[in-house]
Amino acid sequence: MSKPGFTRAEPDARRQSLIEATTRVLAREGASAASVRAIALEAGVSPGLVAHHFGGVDALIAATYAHVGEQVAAALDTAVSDAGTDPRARLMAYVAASFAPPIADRTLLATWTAFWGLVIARGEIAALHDAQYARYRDELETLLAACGLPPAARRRAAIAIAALVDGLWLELCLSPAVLDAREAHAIAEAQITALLAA
Amino acid sequence: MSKPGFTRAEPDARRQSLIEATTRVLAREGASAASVRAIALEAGVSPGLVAHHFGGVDALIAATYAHVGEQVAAALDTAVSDAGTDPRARLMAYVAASFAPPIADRTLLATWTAFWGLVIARGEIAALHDAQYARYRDELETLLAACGLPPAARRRAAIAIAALVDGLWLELCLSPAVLDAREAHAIAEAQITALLAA
DNA sequence: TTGCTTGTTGTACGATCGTATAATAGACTT
DNA sequence: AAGTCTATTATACGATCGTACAACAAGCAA
Repeated sequence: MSKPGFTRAEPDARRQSLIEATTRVLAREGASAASVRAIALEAGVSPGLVAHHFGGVDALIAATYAHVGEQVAAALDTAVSDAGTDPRARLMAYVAASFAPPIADRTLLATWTAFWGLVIARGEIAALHDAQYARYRDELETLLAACGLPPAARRRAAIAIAALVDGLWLELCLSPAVLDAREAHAIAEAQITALLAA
Repeated sequence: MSKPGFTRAEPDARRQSLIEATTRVLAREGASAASVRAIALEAGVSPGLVAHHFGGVDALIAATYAHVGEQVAAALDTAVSDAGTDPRARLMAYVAASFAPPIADRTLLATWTAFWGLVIARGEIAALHDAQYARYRDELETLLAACGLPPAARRRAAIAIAALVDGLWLELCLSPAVLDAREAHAIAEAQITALLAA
């Protein structure tokens, strides 16, 4: 019996491992340091594996963005489910989760800024962002509909809430010393309450 | 009389030229392509000039961020001045300018995402962002005070408006096909009107 | 056990990166 | 007109980049 020099993994498992390594590198050293070699070293594999499984760095970052987006959506969905049946409580739980772990995290911001850079530089990547943004709005519109908002007002209300939450989340991640999670959450809650009352 | 091989410029003028070249490179090819050589080529000078005037790429990008921030602040101030004396009109002019040229521009987003990446990776750069954010909030708080908002409510209102406008501006730049400037402006105006009425 | 599939490694290649350095030459002073 | 200052160029260096490619070996089938 000899110790294997490396373990052979299922393609999906290995891809997942590389995606997670990418999030760690992005969070620790930023987008400019997210090279094939740095990611492979972080994942404990050979640099060649990135090309083998993803074909290139851009595709890996895009996959990382998609994966992190899935995690965020899942965390938000869980928060809504745990909130019970009251429509207003469900909406507020959705918003509250945006300012709590694991979403209020600089790690996520690193992934997002890296991806926004790609959206600007490579037009074909913009479709990924559009899809995530559409999902985000749909989720909010559904919650708003349950709160009794008329159909004609839902789109703009969803965009407004998404923008408010994203803007607060951005500043929360960039300078937590100026704006902490508690205050950001309170501001969002007050604004949304006012929006629903109108 | 012989044609000069190059023109000798005042340090400030040359720095300005390099900063403007940086914004063009960032807008056209993204943060990952903003190298010393690409910027120098865009500015029509030798690569060595970047080190001579800025010491490094990070400092040049930071200077670019500061300069673009100044331009944005100046454009907003001009809009407010042109709006006359009515406090409400001045606040709305401030917001409207955020969704009009030259602020609603992918070029700016490219600069911002590049800088956000630096904020995460290099802690010492975060101070620059904090300063710009503080100036942004101060400006808004002054406008809100003129609208009669009591001191205790100004900070949170300023943060809320800044977050809303930034979030809308972000989506406007990332996917203008989904959210155009007119709708973003209308959403912001409606939300702020509701906020002031409360 | 033998053979096959393919995930994985290690290396090599050319390109590009950031920075340092000495030489050059504008522009101004005297 | 001569001299000085320094912005600017051109080049060179080592490091790192993304990708390609052939060899290797882990795991499964027979």
